[in-house]
Amino acid sequence: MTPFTEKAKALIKRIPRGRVATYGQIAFLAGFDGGARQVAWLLHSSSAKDRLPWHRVIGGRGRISLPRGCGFETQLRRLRAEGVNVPPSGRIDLGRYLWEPRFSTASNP
DNA sequence: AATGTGACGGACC
DNA sequence: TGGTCCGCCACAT
Repeated sequence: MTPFTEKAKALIKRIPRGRVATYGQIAFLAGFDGGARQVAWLLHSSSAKDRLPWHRVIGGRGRISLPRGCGFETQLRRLRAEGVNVPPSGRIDLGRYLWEPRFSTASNP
């Protein structure tokens, strides 16, 4: 477990219901700009017991990155269940659903 | 040590 | 809007 991994997981857990974050965004917030692929790797290799809201993490173009038949449907269902509008094109409106983390002294030690 | 592989992302056309 | 190409970086072989 690297510090980056810990931070990234903590961040992902903070994504509110009905909002989404991108791999690159998580990497950036975790202090590793450009580490989008590592975020993807950690999600892919993390176990279910981590309880991460992985379905709220999408690609920087607002699209679900999972291949059809390999989790895509599950992620789509869960996002829609939270009120996220996913149009037929698959492009989620980031301007509307992208998570904007609030840094407060209370939640940001 | 060298090489292949992604749940990525930016640049281009 | 959508499709390629390419740089990226930790991991697995």
